[in-house]
Amino acid sequence: MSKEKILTAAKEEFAEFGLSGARVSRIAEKAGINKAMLFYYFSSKENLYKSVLRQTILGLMSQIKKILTPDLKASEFFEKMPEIYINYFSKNKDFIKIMGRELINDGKHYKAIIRETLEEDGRLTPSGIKELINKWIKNGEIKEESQFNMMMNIVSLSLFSFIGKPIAENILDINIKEDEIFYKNRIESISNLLKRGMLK
Amino acid sequence: MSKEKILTAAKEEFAEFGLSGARVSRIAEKAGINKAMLFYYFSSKENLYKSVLRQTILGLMSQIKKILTPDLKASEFFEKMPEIYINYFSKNKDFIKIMGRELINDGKHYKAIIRETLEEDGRLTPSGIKELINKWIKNGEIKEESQFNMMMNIVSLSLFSFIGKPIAENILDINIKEDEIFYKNRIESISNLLKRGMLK
Amino acid sequence: MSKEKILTAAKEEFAEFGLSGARVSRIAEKAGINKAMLFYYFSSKENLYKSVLRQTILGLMSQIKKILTPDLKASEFFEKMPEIYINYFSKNKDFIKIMGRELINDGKHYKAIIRETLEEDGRLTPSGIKELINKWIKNGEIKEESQFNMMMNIVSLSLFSFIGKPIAENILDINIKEDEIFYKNRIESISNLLKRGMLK
Amino acid sequence: MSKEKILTAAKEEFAEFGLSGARVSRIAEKAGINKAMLFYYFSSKENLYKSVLRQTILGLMSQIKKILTPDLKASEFFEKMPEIYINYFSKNKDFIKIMGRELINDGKHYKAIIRETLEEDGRLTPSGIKELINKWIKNGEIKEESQFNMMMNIVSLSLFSFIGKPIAENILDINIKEDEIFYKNRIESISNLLKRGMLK
DNA sequence: TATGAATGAGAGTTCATTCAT
DNA sequence: TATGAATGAACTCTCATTCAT
Repeated sequence: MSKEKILTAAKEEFAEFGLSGARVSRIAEKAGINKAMLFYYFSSKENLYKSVLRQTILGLMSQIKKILTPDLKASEFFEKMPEIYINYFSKNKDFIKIMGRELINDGKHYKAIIRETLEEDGRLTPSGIKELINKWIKNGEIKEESQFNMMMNIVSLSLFSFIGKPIAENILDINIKEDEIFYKNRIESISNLLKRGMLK
Repeated sequence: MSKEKILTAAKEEFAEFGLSGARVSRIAEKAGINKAMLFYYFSSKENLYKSVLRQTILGLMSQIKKILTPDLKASEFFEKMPEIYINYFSKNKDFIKIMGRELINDGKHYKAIIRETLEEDGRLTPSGIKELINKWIKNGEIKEESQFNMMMNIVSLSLFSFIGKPIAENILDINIKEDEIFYKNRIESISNLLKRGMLK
Repeated sequence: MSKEKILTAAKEEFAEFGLSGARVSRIAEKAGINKAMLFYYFSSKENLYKSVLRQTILGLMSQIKKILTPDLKASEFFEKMPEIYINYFSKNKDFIKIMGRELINDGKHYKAIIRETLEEDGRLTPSGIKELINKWIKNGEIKEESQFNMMMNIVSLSLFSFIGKPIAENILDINIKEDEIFYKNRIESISNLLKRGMLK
Repeated sequence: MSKEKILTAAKEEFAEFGLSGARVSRIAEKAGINKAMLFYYFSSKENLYKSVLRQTILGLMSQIKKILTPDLKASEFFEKMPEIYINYFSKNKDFIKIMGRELINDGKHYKAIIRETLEEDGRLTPSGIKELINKWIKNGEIKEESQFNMMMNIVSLSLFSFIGKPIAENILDINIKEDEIFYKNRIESISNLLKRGMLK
């Protein structure tokens, strides 16, 4: 109960301010609990951060897993990946901010959590994806020959839609509203690019 | 002299730790100067951050301007943008970390600086780019019909190569070394994707 | 049952860390009980400390009483006091640490407990000792003419064997192992000193 | 200046409350400085404690060195040691409290400091003392045959005069005022005991 | 320009103690 | 008796910033 409230408040706080910018007292206040409880449950600010990050990562993974079926076709993959990512993130902005900051910090905690979680839960990674991509490459379904580059392209386009907007706006000297239509357009643009650019 | 040293040290520090994580004393130490001097020159930590960010932004802009010639063709654009971006950023990692953090913070300072700088220097934006893209669209050189989405795609793919690596690695359960070859492959993969996906 | 376990654990803890250094949670853990129980039984940390101290003092007193018989001779006294003290303390190190700390704190709690205990139990002090010493002085059995100084000498030599070792070691730049032989030698040295120095 | 004031205040505080009981804020207040200055100069409470302890130890050593001359006779030694110790400590009560607590804590910090200081300053120990005692033993000046036990006896009697008083008082059920006469008597009693007990 | 000393506000964390059950 | 959750006050320590020189 209290633990949940702390996690929720912490997610908000870490998203907005990052690990070092976050304030334990602010988290406690948001959660409506005594500051000491936070340490009672999580023993340190950093540990709380890790717990939040763990949730975030598991959320990300579960999104990816959702679309993976053994007979998935490349064309579907290029349609569904951006759609799922962008829809999910547009509703979970904290999520992407936390991940973003984490990645910029060289993913130190991210990697640690992945390691820990693997030890506990066995497979966290959607192991199927690797084989799927390899199949598509061998099948001749797609042009891109490196599974890594392919994955980078997909992920980049999806996640960066939530971060890179100000840069594109500035370059073009325009202002784009971030609404339903914006996301719909991004999804379409990305999946077109992926399909046209990587399908054979 | 001292001012330069401070800026250099600050760039490193802000890149590694972000605005709130950065330590004024560490910057002073790195710069080999007394902490008080830092305030003498920059009056506050935040102001120092803005100075660093201004340099960073100007650096980014200058990279973009480099390739813009009035008769640039779309195909060249799709080749040169990723190349210039990735080559530049691979040599200026601090750069991208600072921009990344800034963007996650909703680009608050970024926008402020753009505004200020516009007032001082007139055009900061490479105004030509807008017209170029519109020309390509009208010419029928490219498929993508939104200049904004096009720009987002390009920027996403380029910048995210430096941030998103851990995610792709984790999804595929592999480990990629970040070296010359890595960058070469990324450039190639991206420009292929852009050309195949957006050229007619 | 639980009460006993708490007292035992507390003795250890207070011996090692002192009143202010001791941690209630550590005591509870050592005792294998819930922290709240500790307050249920002892109502406060300080009160628990006093309980431990009371045990300690009673232990000390009972040691002294052991050797007191009305016809005890001074020479026996000088032999038995160091022996009993040192043997007892070597097996109850916590004991001496607690007393030592207490004495350094000007014996605040010590005195309070003595007072309280006197009120409850009547005589705590081995009242005989005073008369014995006076008898020896009058008899001409011993040289020392002040019962207080005599007692101080005995107690000092006995207790300090457990505390002052590092100082003597450092002054002489040697290292002495604290084992059976060590204690045997201390007892012998002390009782020789006392007998030679105070017997007529 | 401030550093000196902090050290003085800290000595008082550590003497009264011990390392764990001491309060940094109280030290700062006593010293009339800002709490942060304490960390500016000493970086941590523990480090401040070590600095105080170092002073204390050096003070102790210097007292011992004072009486050591190559032609010192055992009888003089037994007279001067208690005199110097007791006179010094009666004027420096903080001193003995700090040392006392430290010794009860197994001399952890004490030993560390001795080690460090030896590395820096070469000889800290009054090296002569060892040889002196051995000479007296060989000469047949004294009865006690172990230099260690001899030293223990001397140190015990001297230092414990400031700690053990409540115990002796309680055993004898008397109250002794701690004044000039008290100290004079202790010195006399101790040196008589030592001379009678250890000289041949 | 340059420095070492100083400061106040607040950071994360700990701890004895109490509450509800 | 027993527990896990909760609390408030206090603690050590840090940090951006300023002052005196």
